[in-house]
Amino acid sequence: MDAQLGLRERKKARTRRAISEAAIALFLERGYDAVPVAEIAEAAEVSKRTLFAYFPTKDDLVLHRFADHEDEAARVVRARFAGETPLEALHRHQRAALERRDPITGLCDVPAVVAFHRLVAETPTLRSALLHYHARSVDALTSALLETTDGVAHQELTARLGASQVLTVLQELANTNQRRINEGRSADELASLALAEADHAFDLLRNGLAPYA
Amino acid sequence: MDAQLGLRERKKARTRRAISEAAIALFLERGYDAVPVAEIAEAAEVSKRTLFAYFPTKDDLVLHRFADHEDEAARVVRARFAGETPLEALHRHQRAALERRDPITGLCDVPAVVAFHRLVAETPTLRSALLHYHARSVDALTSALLETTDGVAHQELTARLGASQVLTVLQELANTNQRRINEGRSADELASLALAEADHAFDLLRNGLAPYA
DNA sequence: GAGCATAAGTAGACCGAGTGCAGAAATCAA
DNA sequence: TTGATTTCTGCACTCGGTCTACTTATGCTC
Repeated sequence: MDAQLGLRERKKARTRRAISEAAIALFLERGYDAVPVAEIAEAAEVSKRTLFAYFPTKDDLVLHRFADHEDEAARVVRARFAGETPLEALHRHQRAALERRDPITGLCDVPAVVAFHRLVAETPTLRSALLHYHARSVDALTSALLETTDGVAHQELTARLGASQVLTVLQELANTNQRRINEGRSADELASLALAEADHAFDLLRNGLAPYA
Repeated sequence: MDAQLGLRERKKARTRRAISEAAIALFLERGYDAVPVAEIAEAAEVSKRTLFAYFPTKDDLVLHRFADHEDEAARVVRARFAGETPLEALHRHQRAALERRDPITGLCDVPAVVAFHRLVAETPTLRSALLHYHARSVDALTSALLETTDGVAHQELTARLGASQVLTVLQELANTNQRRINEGRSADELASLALAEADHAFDLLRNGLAPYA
């Protein structure tokens, strides 16, 4: 697939990777705030100006990895089986992600992934920049949900609320898993708990917040 | 109440207000990004260093106004009537806030409030900084909810999920109201719609996301 | 009310993120 | 090879935010 692209495109891709990897290596080593972008540029052998041509902000040097998942939930809803409800599809997808220890679920103890997640979790700047991606996911899922209903009362509001709630829940589940992994537990030993929690969370979404109602 | 405080305290309060008001006036006039903090300091007749002694970041010059509401939901739950569930209390409180056109509901057409909200809504920096307050609210509400249950399965997770969902919903309701106000509608003409939407949203929280389940 | 400890404020240099610009270097198409 | 076009670079600049050393104001005590 690389061979299809011109030299220019291949070089760009290589430069981009070089910058990102230099950045993350340095961040993991010394902490996000302790590494100036100038040093990253130097390590990647580009000018600071070029670095910012590839990544609009320092945050993005780390967070661009989350960009791929931005519309994942929306895609899941759109690609659901016939007769399957949006929540069922999202639930199924989340269970499958947990089973395969997908990093996005937080249930992944591969050292590189753990270190990366810890970097994000421990850096306030990154944590709050991540919320930006969350907001975009909500927008995407909102439109996917809108396509599934028709003639429901308060349709747009309902879609937005549903989208926010689902994504908030997925986020919290991931946080919970990650926290436990950070405490040193293994993904395998946590798996059944994580699955039970996911089931519980989707049950709350489906049937309401019974414990507080 | 002012007289109770020493001169020093009164002066501090006055300086704080002077800075905040200078900032917001300038922001409303020219836009958040177009006004450097140095200019605000000058307008408030303090040094830049002093400005940052009162407000830790430029964001806070605007957003400190939201700080009071940070634990509002948690307080409502703790102060609920005997026999009232947390969701009932929050619902009642939200309805009351709408009735009194509380700015926090977004259903408020007082020009100064509208302008202020528009400033926040139109400034990406402020919007994302606001999420920080949201996260703190979630923490506060989570502990309030934890106090209300005992022996529920996945208790902590449930509390966190409930808190996130409730606050997300309140946020979206406010956004919706504010958007309509920004389009020029009056609070009074929107009130019954806003109340119906609030009822609908709390119904979803109580009974689950029926349209997508 | 004089004097002193302490809190608050100031000026100015400094750091790092991010931008604007004008020109150099590389790539592509012919 | 040439010429158009993209990409990269160096450098100066702005702005948010911090550091240091110093001055000024407040409040308390005798």
